[in-house]
Amino acid sequence: MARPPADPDRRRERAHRVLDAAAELILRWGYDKTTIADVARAAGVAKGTIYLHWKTRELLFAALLRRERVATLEEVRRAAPGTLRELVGAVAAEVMRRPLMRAVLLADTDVLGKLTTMKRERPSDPGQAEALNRMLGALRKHGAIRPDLTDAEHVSVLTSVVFGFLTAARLTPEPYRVPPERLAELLADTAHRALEAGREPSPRDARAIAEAVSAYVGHVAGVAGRKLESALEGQLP
Amino acid sequence: MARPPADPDRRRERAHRVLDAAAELILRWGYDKTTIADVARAAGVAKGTIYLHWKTRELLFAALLRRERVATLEEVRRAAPGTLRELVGAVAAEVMRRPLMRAVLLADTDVLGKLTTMKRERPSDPGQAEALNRMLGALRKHGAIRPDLTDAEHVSVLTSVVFGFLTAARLTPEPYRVPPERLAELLADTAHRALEAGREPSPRDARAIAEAVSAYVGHVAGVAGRKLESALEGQLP
DNA sequence: CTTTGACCAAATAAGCGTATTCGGTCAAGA
DNA sequence: TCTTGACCGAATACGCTTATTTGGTCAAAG
Repeated sequence: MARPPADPDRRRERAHRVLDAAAELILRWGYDKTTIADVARAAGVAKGTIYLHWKTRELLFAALLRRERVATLEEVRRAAPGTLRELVGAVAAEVMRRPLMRAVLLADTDVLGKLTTMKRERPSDPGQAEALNRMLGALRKHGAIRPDLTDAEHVSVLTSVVFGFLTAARLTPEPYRVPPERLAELLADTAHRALEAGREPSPRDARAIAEAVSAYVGHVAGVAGRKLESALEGQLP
Repeated sequence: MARPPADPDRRRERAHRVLDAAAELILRWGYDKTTIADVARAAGVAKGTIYLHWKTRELLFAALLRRERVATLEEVRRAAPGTLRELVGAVAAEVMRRPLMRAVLLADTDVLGKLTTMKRERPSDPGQAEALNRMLGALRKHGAIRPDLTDAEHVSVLTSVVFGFLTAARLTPEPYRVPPERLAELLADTAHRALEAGREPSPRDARAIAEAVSAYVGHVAGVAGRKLESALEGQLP
């Protein structure tokens, strides 16, 4: 829209305040029952103000989800994972303490309501897949992951395991329940044992591996961050 | 009900024919939209005849699900798994080719409709948990599973992984898809690496382990089989 | 004795007009 | 220039009546 700014900083702060309100409301009532008026009231602005940031309700929530994604990825980046295990562990720990991120990953219709389908319809960025393949290639080359599995198999196992641990947290019968932090460790450990090669890599390989993981996280976080910037200005992708 | 039999064998055969029809219809239309009249027509009997077997619609479908469970477990028993890995592999392979069993395990509301909640409400037999604990205890004692994990952690990891692989089959992005049989292998392999101890057990231990696994499967299949018998006669548990 | 299908009450769906809510706009005011 | 909230049309929710379907029964037929 190229809305003429107030003070850019204050404008940005206000956008975040609105998103904070939206985040709380969507978790409490779900997308379908969260109205713009509600969000405006909770954020302490007028309804019209929200439309100065985003042209539609949908764009507002798109920005919210992108922000959540970026926050998650930034935390992961901060953890500076240097192996697949550490990467999975960092992602798991972060996602488990972020109900909104979890809702998105699990396509929780209670929270996402009609957004659920839209999200799924949107084809994931081919660049993301490419970055993933690049990391897998590097990990394979430097002996970090099992050579007897194809890329498709690695991805299948990884998504299955991650998805399973995230869902099963609420699904496991009572007496066997395990606290989320411990679950994150177990998830990382499972991914490690299922996918990583047994042998210790040489220091040289270890450095290359850490580099590949870091580059992957950096790339994904970078793309997400850039998308967030436009989303905060009301634009779509 | 203690319904006086026709010829018991023919009676039993007819019950199975009705369940066959019900199985096909519930998968095609879901529980909510599958009527007794439909089932009767598809099975080639009159509606009243169905009520000679089961007092209510719910009992009919309870019998159907029990039968599916028994069929699955019998196949697993036939595979004669002697390790945790083989057990998981057999279960996975069998469940993956049984859409109804999968729907039950995943609580698929499209298929199970209003049955979904009922199933979940029903507290699982404490005997089942006890049998599972018994097997875990034996596996632990004979060094088959990792001693650094608690029972709760073993169960959490196992359910997470199984659940994840079963769901993620339909969830993994297109280019990475892997055929179900291969997925079952990968699932077994993942459970193996995540939960089983690294060292080869002694022949003596291996025998005890196989015995524990076999006893577990035998117990579960046995209980399920007995429940099926009464379910086929229209009784509840 | 066994099986059937017409039959009934209860639940569910369909129709429909009304009331309310909500996303989005914009003239007025700060 | 930026913010607001009254305002509008569209969509959704609601209430209510009617029509259809469906689980379950049972007298009659086989």
